[in-house]
Amino acid sequence: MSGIADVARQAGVSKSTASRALSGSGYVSQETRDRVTRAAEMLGYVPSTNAQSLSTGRTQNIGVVMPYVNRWFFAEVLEGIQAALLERGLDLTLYDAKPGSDTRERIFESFLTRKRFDGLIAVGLEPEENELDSMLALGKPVVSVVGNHERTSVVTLDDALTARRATEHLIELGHRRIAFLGAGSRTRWPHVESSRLDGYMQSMADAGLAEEATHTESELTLPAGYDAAVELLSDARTRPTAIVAACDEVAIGAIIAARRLGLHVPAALSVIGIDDHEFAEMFALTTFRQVPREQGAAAVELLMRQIQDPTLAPVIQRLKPRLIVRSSTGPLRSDRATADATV
Amino acid sequence: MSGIADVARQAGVSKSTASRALSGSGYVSQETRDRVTRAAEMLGYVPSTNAQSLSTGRTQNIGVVMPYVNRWFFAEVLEGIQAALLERGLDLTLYDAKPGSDTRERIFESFLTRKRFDGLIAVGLEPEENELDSMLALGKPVVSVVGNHERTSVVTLDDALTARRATEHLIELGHRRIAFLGAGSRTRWPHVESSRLDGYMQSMADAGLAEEATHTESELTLPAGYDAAVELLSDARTRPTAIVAACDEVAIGAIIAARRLGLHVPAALSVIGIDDHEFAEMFALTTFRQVPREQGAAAVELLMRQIQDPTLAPVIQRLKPRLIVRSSTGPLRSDRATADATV
DNA sequence: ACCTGCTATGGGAGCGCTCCCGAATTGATC
DNA sequence: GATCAATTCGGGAGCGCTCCCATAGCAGGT
Repeated sequence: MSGIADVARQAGVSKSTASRALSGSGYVSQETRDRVTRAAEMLGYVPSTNAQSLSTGRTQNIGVVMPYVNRWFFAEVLEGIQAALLERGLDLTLYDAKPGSDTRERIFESFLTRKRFDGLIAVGLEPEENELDSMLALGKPVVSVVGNHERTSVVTLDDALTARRATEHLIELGHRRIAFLGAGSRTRWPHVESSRLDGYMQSMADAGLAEEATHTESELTLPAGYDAAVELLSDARTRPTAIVAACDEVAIGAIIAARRLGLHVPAALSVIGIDDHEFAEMFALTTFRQVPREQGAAAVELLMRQIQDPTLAPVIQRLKPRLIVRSSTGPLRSDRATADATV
Repeated sequence: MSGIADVARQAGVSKSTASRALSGSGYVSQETRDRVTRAAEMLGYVPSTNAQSLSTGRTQNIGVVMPYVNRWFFAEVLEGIQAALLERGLDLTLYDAKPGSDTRERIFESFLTRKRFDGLIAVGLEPEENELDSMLALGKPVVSVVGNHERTSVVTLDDALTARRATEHLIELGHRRIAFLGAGSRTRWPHVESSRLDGYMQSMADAGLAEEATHTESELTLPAGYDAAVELLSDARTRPTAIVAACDEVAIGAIIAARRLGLHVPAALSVIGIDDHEFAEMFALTTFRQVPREQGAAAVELLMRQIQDPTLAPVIQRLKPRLIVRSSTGPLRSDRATADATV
């Protein structure tokens, strides 16, 4: 393994000059620069990032903390972040901080304090107050994806607005008995969930449907949505004609449940989601599209700015979703069509 | 930020002694050790991993290269790896190497050569020959999860065996027209796919059903499985009575397709998968369970051993799957029950 | 009394880089 | 011809740690 000293010797210059030539900063004549570059290439020189970091205090590495990676939203955000970082030549260190786990505590107490990164991106973390404190105490820029606090920069979907629009879409189609699926005090995303539930509630109230408003708890996964929907839909008398799902996975679970109960979608039941999940098309799900990949990229962009100028004030990017109309929603029908159940 | 020199001063010892006390190696009296520990605690001392790495050559960091993170198998393996690393106090830097992408090339050409890790885990990479070369050229231990080469240690499901068992399960139930869903020359997992297809083929041949063997191409995703199954099942005359799916996502796609076509599962069509995906239970899918999370942990274990003793010969861990019988498979029926299609 | 071997500690080189600073050269300006 | 700014380069300190080596005290054996 050759170091910069070897490169310098090979090029017939000093270490300092070699360093300057390679980093592109400071005065170096074009000719020497070329000579150094060639020497480096010849020797297959790869700078030691460790030595660089030690000397400069910059790690060229970004930390990403998230509670899950095996869920669509998180995985997509992660890929977005990764792509944006690779483009900039930066490494990505992942910290998987499952809520309530003992490792989560260790991550905040010990892993993060090592500060092996120039900045941190927290994705859907919903950090406790003390967790947020310890992140900020690191003295490194922090950007959140999803979140409602004002202490870091945030890029997030406008949850309340989205849920409002989703509800309005159903109201415009003539529905009145519109249920919300996926709110829960037990869920892991208190902020997102409550905002979406709020949006739904508000729209219902605005339309004079406050009385009709109802919500059923469900974790934000497909199987949970399925189970919750089965329960919600099983009683034909109280059954809603439309469902606002907290996210697409829940919505798809509801569609599958409806099919199994013999309820035609959208004739007997309209379902709208939020996400535009990779399965949405397959289930013809009408939904509001958010693109987590872009959110990841935006977070990186924000973080870069903040690393460059740490005095920058926190920024909040509240993204507007776009309605994707497919065929899981339709006008209210009086006859409430039902087909035979396909067990 | 206080360094080890501060700790040493505070404890009234030399840097060397402080270092020894903290690292636990070398001769230090219990009393001094305590004193140093207390001093460190008091000052909130956090060692600079950079300085440590520079000095020792060890990074306390593991690199993970994978082509996707937004797929069940990969995400699960990643979580398994992460958990195992956190337990050992090691960091994880992620490299997302999408096949065919230009960033993939950059990862191998430039990111990996920085060697910011003590070892590498390649998950389902299916590396090109030159990619494998450049990974091995780093001089760091490499462990693969999924793969068929002998140049690194590997932990992988016994694909051929699993597919054979799956096929045999259906044969034992009396099926003869058994189709394989999910093989494809265009897919990204040539090794896995071909092994599973081979296993299927072999079982069919062993049972004298070589003539009946047929396979339909499908990428290894739920929507792709759905599309492929729709095509495969639409012609009632050529339709198989059972399907061996290359993985659970494809299997579930097939089940959904069957339902929509009005084919009762398992009365009219048996479907068996491989994975035990998180959705498998919800679709009552009979499948062979593999636990990617454990594979990740096993890979870490293997890697640790190899880091400790780099002369160790590559090890191949071929995992046996366990059959999980649910109700997507059943005995062949002569009447080929069909229900009405639920559109 | 002396040597050996173990324990306990400190001194200081070295890991590979960056970057401050000073020296040297050039060229332009007065 | 002197002054000054702009450029080009090398020397070397320093980033924060580990670890080799030297030193020294203190058994215990001969």
